[in-house]
Amino acid sequence: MVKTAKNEVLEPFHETRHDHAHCIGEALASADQLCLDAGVRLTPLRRRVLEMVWQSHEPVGAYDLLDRLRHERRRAAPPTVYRALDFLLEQGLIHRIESLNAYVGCGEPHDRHGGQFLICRDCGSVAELNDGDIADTVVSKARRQGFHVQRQTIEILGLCPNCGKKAGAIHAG
Amino acid sequence: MVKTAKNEVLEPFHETRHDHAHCIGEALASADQLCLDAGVRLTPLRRRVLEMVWQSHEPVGAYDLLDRLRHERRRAAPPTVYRALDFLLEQGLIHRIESLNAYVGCGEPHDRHGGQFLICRDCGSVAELNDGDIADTVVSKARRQGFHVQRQTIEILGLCPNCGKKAGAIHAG
DNA sequence: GCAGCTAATGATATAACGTAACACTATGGC
DNA sequence: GCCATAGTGTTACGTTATATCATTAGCTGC
Repeated sequence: MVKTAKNEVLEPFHETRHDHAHCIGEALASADQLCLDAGVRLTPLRRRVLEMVWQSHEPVGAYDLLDRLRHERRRAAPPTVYRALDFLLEQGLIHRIESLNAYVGCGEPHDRHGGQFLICRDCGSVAELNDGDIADTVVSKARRQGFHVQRQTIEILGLCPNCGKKAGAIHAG
Repeated sequence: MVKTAKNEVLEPFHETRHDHAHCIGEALASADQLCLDAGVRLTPLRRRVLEMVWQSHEPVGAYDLLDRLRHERRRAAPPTVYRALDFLLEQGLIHRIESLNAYVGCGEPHDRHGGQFLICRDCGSVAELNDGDIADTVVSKARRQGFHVQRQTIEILGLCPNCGKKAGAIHAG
């Protein structure tokens, strides 16, 4: 991840630099409110893990989180992280990327949704698509097979706008 | 898996009993031809692993395959299975179900496609959807975000026709 | 046939990911 | 303060996957 002096971050799916601290702040504030409404406890540990997941728009592995967590909480062990992740998943605050065994913050935790992810093969960043047409098409086509959809996992691998341009430039050059 | 005297198998997505030996036979014949055309070697080991994957329409884990393989090949180890699986994946003869860490035979190995899977939460069986409309919608929606799609992984969890009926009956009863 | 090359497999070890089970601590209601 | 429950600590283990080097099989040209 490329950082500037002001903690701005180059994020492919944001097309331009953006103040990533703002993403983190929003996500945490949103999480505070959501948990308050739901009557569940976003404890310091859980909140810290959520913050760590949000450190970038790239999916992060559970053991990466564990390593970072140990810097500030020596007693952390795998269950420490996995329990926090399970909680965050249940509350819809993060998503799990199945094809990467990794986790990303959810940009729209207010409406529950299965995941639709665009994953850049080059830079590793991930953006949520959350397109209703796709979800509806899936449900409708599945129903034709007599199948009742409960959850959709859609993970699209390819090149994000920035990396696509780079690849194009290489081709052109 | 429920088997009858004639090796017929009850498969939800096939709605009725079907002669599963026929599925296996077709898959293997198809694989032989495909590998011949591609100029790659479907060795006895690889062919046997493919056959084992096709033993049912349920996804099977690598270590399950390993256990079975050891009955007839004592020296089998994890790499034995994983290398065979990698080969079969490359040739498009099987798919990996990311959300289950498991593998299923590909019903249409002739045309390369990302996976679209209907996974029954109840009985564990899997069917391929391979719907062009879904794939096209995904590509088109992704493109609007400036994203270039290379591979799609779509895994739909829910109830297959048979298990859906059962669940309905319970509700009704 | 066999020398020499490459693909495939054997064999060992270890990495990466995830969970079970039980003990202890914190929080909130009475 | 007492209790019940939720949350975290702690240890151990299970599952999934890969790295590495040694050996064997199959193919090519002679």
